[in-house]
Amino acid sequence: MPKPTMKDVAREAGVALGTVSKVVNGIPVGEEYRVRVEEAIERLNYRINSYAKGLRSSKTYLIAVMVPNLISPFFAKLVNCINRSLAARKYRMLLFATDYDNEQEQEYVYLAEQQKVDGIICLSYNPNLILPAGVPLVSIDRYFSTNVPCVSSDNYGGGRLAAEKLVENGCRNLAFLRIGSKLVNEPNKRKDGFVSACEALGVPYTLKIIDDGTPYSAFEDFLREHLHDGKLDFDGIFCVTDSLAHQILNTLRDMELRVPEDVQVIGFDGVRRFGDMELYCSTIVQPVEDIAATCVDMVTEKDLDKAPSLVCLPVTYAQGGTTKG
Amino acid sequence: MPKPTMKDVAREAGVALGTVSKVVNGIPVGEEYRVRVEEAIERLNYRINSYAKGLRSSKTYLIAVMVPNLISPFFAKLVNCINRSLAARKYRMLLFATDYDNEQEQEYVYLAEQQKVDGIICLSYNPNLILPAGVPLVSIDRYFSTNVPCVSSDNYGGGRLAAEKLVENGCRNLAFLRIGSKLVNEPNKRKDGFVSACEALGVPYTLKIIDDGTPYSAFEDFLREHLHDGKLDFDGIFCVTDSLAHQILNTLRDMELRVPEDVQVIGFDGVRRFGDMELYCSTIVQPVEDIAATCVDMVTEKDLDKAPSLVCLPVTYAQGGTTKG
DNA sequence: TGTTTTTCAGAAATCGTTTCATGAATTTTT
DNA sequence: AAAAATTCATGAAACGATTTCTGAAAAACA
Repeated sequence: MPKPTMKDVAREAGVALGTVSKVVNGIPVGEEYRVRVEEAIERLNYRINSYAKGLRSSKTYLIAVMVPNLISPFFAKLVNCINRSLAARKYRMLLFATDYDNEQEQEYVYLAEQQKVDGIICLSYNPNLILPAGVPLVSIDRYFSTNVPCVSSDNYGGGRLAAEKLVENGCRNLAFLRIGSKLVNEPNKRKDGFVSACEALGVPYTLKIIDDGTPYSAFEDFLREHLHDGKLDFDGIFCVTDSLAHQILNTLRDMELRVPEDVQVIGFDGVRRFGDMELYCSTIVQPVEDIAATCVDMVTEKDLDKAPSLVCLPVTYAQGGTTKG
Repeated sequence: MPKPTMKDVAREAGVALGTVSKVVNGIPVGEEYRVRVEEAIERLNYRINSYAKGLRSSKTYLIAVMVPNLISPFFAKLVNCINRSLAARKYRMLLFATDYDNEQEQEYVYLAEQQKVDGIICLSYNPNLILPAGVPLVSIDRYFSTNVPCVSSDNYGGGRLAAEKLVENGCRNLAFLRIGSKLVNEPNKRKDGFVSACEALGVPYTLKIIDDGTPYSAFEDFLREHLHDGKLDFDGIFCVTDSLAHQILNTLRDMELRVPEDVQVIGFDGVRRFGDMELYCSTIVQPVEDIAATCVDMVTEKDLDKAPSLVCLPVTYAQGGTTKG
């Protein structure tokens, strides 16, 4: 027996097609008609066909979400929050993990277009991404142009905050570590904020920024260069992500340096893996829920043209075991 | 200017509608016609409308994936791998995070049905889930019935392996810890395997299994009960997940017990957060890629009826810093 | 060259909805 | 009580593709 259609429901209920459509879509209809249709739907176990619906009315309640992967805790949490915000508005999520593959990512944009999604939320590092023509797009952490809204946390402020906290806790010589020298995106401003705070406070600092392809050992080498008689030149290190911070902490342990006594470390992201039990590395916490909610608000809103071209959401400091305060 | 349709392409190319359809779907057509259509598509920047296509031919190349959340590293990695396997077969993924909410999860099944997905991959703990009528479904870690294929890792074998490894490393009194006493799913067999190995080896063991709602502190209490003169009754602990293992490790540290000298700990899952740098807790590693690939293979295959009702994939032991070997 | 196949583009029907024009039934107005 | 206005279910047309059928042109055969 084939799946029942609206026509079947109409026949079963003894009403016209249009009436069934109205009931299904919550458009007011005479009481007795409504009841009859509802009963018929129940009896036939009818379920609307989204493809027919999507074809006729162009609203699909589908949003495409594109992120590099779900392995990174930050991306995973972000997608999790986006999903929750979308569900609250009755939207569904088409998820694409790009694996940092620009070509595939571009393909996904086309796919999203032909899938007739109502909007795209995209976290992309692709400098040459061709944006879709008729689909509203909100970007995370990456500024495209003035008419493409970008949502990110206050990376500049976060960089400042990290430097300020380190100095506040007694550090007098700071280092900033980052992978990915060529990326042009919002998280880059973490460095700018860090530098600006160091200069305002008159504290010396060193930047070590390596290319994407470079192996992690470049940081080890860097640290060893600055190690004299078992003492590191720096007493405070700001790592651009928690992930990097964790690796650095391992390296510092291997170098037999005590954290936070000899050197204090701050990371960035603040996504905890196993609940708060594991509050280990001090970090600048990104407001992931707010970022997700803001993206969803914007992308599902009618007039995206009037949206701001950049929204920066406030970050907070979370003390872990790697700083004195 | 509205989006171009196949009709527009046909007019532009000076051919009939059906011809365009054939070219788009790779059905052989006269050389010169094909070229003209391809050029017209390029010129108009035409993109096929999946909703019209999905309506007419019922294949949609959409698979719904349902997991509790993306916060848990295991789920996140699983979805990541599923996404990759799907992409390789030109399928798209509709993702639903259920948050362990049975009602919402049921709603998602209905949504998936009406979204006309070609299949569903589902990791559910809902004992009363009503399965969709006409949509193939593959379950992960949860056996529904003989005609619903279930894919999981070899949980029983993993439980055995954990016990065997602990004993091999000198443990003579083991404990098994788990949250979620009432769940009936494949991961429960971790306990069975553990028990069976203990008995085969003639090693005494204790099980501590607490309810879902119970606070974590129940485990702390349990451990303290078994602490006499700074010495724990157990010298080997098998935790049902890495997540639990990490919490237990924190507790053991608070109790001033040394790991692995005083007590050895093994977890389960083996999904690493920051690459292999953080290989901290010894664990039984689930073959996440294989689980994902198997699910995708099955759900996209034509005759799901002939599929096995249970597929168990082999696990491996990964030594971390919490065991002696 | 005349007849039979074969090939392949074009026309038309169809998928399951939404929406709009239509007109019957009801209510309001005078 | 008759005319005008309002309400609201009805049913056809449209959305943009696929697919079957049709028939003209080309190829094969005698």
